[in-house]
Amino acid sequence: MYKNLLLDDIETAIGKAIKDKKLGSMEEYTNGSLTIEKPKNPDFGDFAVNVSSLARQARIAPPMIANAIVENLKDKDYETSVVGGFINFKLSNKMLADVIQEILDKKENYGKGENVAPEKIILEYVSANPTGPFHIGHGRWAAMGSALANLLKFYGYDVFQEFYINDAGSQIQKLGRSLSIRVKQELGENVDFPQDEEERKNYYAGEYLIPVAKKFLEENQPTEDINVLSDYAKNYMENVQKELLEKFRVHFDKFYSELDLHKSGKVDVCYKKLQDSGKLYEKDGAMWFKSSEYGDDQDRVIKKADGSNTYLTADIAYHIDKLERGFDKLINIWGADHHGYVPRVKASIEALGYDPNKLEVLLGQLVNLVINGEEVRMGKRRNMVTLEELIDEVGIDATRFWMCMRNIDTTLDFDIELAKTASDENPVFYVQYAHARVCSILRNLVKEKLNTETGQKSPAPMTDEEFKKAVSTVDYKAMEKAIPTAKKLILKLEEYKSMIEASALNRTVYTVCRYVQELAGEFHSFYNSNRVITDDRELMEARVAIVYSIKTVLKNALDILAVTAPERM
RNA sequence: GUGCCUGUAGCUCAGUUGGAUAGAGCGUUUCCCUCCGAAGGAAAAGGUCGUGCGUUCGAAUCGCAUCAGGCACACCA
Repeated sequence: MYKNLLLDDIETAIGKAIKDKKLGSMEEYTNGSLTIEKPKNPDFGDFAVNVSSLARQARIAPPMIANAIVENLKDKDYETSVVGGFINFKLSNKMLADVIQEILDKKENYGKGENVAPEKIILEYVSANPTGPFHIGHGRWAAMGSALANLLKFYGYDVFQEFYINDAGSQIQKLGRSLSIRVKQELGENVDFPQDEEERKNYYAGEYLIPVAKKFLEENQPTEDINVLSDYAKNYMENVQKELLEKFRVHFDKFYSELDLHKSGKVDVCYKKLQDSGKLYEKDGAMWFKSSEYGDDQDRVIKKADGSNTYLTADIAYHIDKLERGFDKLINIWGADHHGYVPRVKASIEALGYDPNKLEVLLGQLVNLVINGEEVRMGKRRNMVTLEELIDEVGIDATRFWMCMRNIDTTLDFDIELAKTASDENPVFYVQYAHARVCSILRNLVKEKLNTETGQKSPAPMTDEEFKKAVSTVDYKAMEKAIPTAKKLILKLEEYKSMIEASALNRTVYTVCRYVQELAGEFHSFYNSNRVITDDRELMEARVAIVYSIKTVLKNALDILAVTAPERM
């Protein structure tokens, strides 16, 4: 990408300038201390670098530094100008045409990272209890997680997606007890959940277990055995969750059961390792882990006084297991309510001799549901909108896009009414419309035209062969004609590469959403003031190549978000 | 009380890691279809970057303090 090319040129020029003693008292330059940016005012140029930060070392004025560097730029294909401490770059038409040629060549691979270190990443997200349907918050992790996985894969990493099923522990018993009540109700018994609020907390009183009870009785004899009931409910809910994830275009490579982890003995092994590390001690009849030695605010219980393990113990074992499976990076998406949990897991990783920096936890703020501009409290009891209800209401595309379009550390306001509207208030439709519009142009291009008034037919502007040629080989001379009106558009297409890189490295999915909106905006603007299909043959060919490139990039980006790119709407 | 996140235009949010005149979208106002999809475009108005100190050539960005909102502080999972 041109950012890197320019930076390389600048850095070698600085090296030369230092050698020639043109940079005052500056003796060495550390690569990476300058960044290429886009000027706020496009009149300055297409790219710029600010060298003012070198003034302290060089002890000369920024403009002198800039000029000294520019003098050492050689064999360049672009124009430069110096304003204050800025060096501005203006790309040549050839460089711009090269962008289009590159897209036509690489197609769906355009924007992939180059020379990416082949990291093996395990991405864990959603990881819900199998005790009920997903709520709207799970939808955010599902959409962001799967989009992030797509993004990291596209960039060039080896990504493994995993869902940790919290199917062990007391909440499963609670689920079984709750199903037991629903089953009895189905059998006509006059029973109900406790009215007392404290006692009620030992049950899942939601109505979603009613159909489960019905199904259970269709397939089984009535039973009082809580273990049988909890197993049944657990499997049922797991299947419900898995089906919904598939429907939502979220594909896990593995569902990792906490119960299996216990059964495998890995938790016990892990406990022993912790003991061997000398970081456990006994207090009040329980075994504690000295996590405070590794930056946690206090020590944590690993084995309770009753001899059972805590949730943390299993989770430590789980993370160690991930490391032992050979992953270089462990990325977890957790709700912000788990933020206090990060230091203790990192502490355990370090205590057991692994690099805690391999664990990267992305903490996500929660989702606010907004209906008609009013915030709807996601109360524990009523009004809990499930993810499935939301998807059915607003559609998969809109749900996915809205869940991904905000930075993970701001709480997301999900406005159902807005997400449903098919108008310019809704960014999803805005972007999809751009894609459909491009497709429409390309369709008209190779179709004979019918004049609705006279009934006369005129031949298609391009034959299929001509079209194929136009979207495979850029005619550089023709492109000269198209560039003056399409420059911003081409620069935006070029930006795709650096956007992908930045998004992948920063693990930010929302930047992809932003990009796609910006590109759609540039296209709509271009469309309104320029015609693609014209009598000027050369201009048409060049514009077809550009418009086709837009379609390609839009599609690529939407694929990452797993949002469809419709040809018609 | 302690820790984490957030505070930027009427609303929802960006701000390329400290740089040029702080930017988008929605909403408001005014324009643009004889012509490839008007589900679109062009333009205008709209700002004490929560507040106050500090760091330096330079701060929305870094530090301290402070105010406001959210979340978390289990031998639950």
